Amino acid sequence: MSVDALAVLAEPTRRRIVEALRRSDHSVGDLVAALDMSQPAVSKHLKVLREAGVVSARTVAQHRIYTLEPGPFRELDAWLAPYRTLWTRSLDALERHLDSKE
Amino acid sequence: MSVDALAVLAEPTRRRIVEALRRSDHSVGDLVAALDMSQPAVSKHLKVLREAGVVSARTVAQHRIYTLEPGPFRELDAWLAPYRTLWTRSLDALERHLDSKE
DNA sequence: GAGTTATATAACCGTCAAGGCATGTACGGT
DNA sequence: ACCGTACATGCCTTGACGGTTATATAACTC
Repeated sequence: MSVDALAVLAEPTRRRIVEALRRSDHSVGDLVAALDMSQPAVSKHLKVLREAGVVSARTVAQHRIYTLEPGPFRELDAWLAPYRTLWTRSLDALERHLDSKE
Repeated sequence: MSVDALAVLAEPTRRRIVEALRRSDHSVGDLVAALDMSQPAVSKHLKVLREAGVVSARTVAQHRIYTLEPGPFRELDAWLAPYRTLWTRSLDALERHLDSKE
């Protein structure tokens, strides 16, 4: 809901998780293997990400498959939008693109 | 230099500072007044922001005027770019825009 | 339903950073 | 040169958070 997507994504490990999920959905075990970390640590981060709405999980057998949710990224993009004027002048078209649904 | 712009900007107080600077340049005293915080706390945050390249300062008389620097916002935008595919499909033109120098 | 696999939660510890106060430093005015 | 203003820095305390181990829960297998 809030712009704390930023705070949540600031954590390096969580960023690694998110980058892994960007390529494809992963189970917790997959992530543990990919990150070379303890399973509880990963589960904990996933909980944080879940509660921030950054990811969601579906249960498949005894596995939980995690997926990225667009919402927070949208928010982050929206937050960042006003700052684009810092490095570009001809941003009108760009902003209109981002603000438009499609 | 690094994508820790994210980490730096995750801090709520620093975000408030940055949002203030987005509207116009501010002296330290201005920021202290705007944020209702102790001056040392503000100076400390400004140091973090400075070292991350998010802001720069120029000395005017006994005042130090802080300004936003575009670099980190650019980085953040670049980091965010791949995730745009989450909420939009026709992003080719956009990405090309962001990847191109100008 | 006993055992196994997959994940979540609990309890604990160490680190780190934000905030406060006190003090240092730089500049300007007189 | 002295004083006041504007800002930076040092030191300290405290709370939040990441990581680990141990344990609980859930679901599949036989």
